[in-house]
Amino acid sequence: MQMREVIEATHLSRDTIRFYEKEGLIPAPVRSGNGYRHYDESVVRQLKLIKRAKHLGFTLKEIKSLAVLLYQNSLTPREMELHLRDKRDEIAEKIAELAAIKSEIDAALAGMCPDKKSLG
Amino acid sequence: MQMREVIEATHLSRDTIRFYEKEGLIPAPVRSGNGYRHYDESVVRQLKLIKRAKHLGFTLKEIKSLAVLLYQNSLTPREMELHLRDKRDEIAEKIAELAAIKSEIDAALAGMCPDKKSLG
DNA sequence: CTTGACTATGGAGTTAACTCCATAGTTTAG
DNA sequence: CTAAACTATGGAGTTAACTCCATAGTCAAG
Repeated sequence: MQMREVIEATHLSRDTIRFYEKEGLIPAPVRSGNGYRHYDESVVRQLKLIKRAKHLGFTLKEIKSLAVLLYQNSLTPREMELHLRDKRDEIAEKIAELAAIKSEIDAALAGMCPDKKSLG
Repeated sequence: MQMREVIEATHLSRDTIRFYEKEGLIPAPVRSGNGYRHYDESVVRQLKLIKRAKHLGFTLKEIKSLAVLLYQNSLTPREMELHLRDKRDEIAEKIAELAAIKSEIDAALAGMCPDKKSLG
C-alpha cells in the first residue's frame, strides 16, 4: 500500500501524513528501492484513530502517547495497563463534559417551549 | 464583579478573557467611570462553557455560534431550536467517537490481560 | 505621598498543527 | 520519445488561539 491509497483511505493530506510520521505518531514505513513509502494496512486504522482523537480535542502530544501505547510494544504490560486506564479515565471525563454541554443545550431548548418558563 | 473575580472563578487568564471579548464570545461588559470592566455573574457560566467546549475540540468559531445561541436572543425561537438541535447532534457524534476510542483502549486492555474479565 | 495591587491599551511574540513551495526523481500511458 | 501522474525532500508560510510586553491610569493602605 503506497501513499496515494493511504490518502484515499484516511482523507488526510500527504503533508499531514508525512508530518505525523516525522512527529512519531505513526511508525516510519519501509521504503522500496526508489525511496517510496510502503505502508502496512494497519496504518489506516492508526491514522483514523489520530483523526478522531484530534477532533475530540486531544493534542498530538497526547495522541502520540496513546498511539504508542496501542500500537507499539515498548512498555511492560503493567505500565501499559496503567497508562491505558488513565486514558480511559480522560475519555470518561470528556464524555461527562459533553453531557454537561448537552444539558445546557437541553435546558435552552426546554426554556423555549411555551409550557416551560424560567431558564437559568 | 470585576476582572480579578472572574479570573478566580474561571481560572482563565486576563488576556484570554479579553481575547474572548474581542472575538465576541462573551458580550462586552459595562465599564465603570474609571474604565474598569464590570461583569454580570452570568459571564462565569459562559466562560466555563467555552472552556469545556474548547477542551472537547470545538473551535472558538463553533463555540461562538453556540454561545450566541445560548446566551443572546438574536434569533427567532424556530431558528434557535433548529440550530440547537444541530449542536446536540454534533455532541452525540462526539460521544460516539469517544466510545470508538474507548473500545480501542478496552480491546488493548483485554488483549493484554485475557485472564481478567472486568476492567475497572 | 509612596507603595503595591489592581486596572487599561495596542501590538508583538509564541506554539501547535498543519500547509505550501520549489525542486527533483520515478513510473506509466500513448 | 514526451507527458501525466506519481513519489521524494527541506524549509518557508499560515492559522488559531493564545501569551507577553511596555506603558500607563486607579485606588486602598500606611
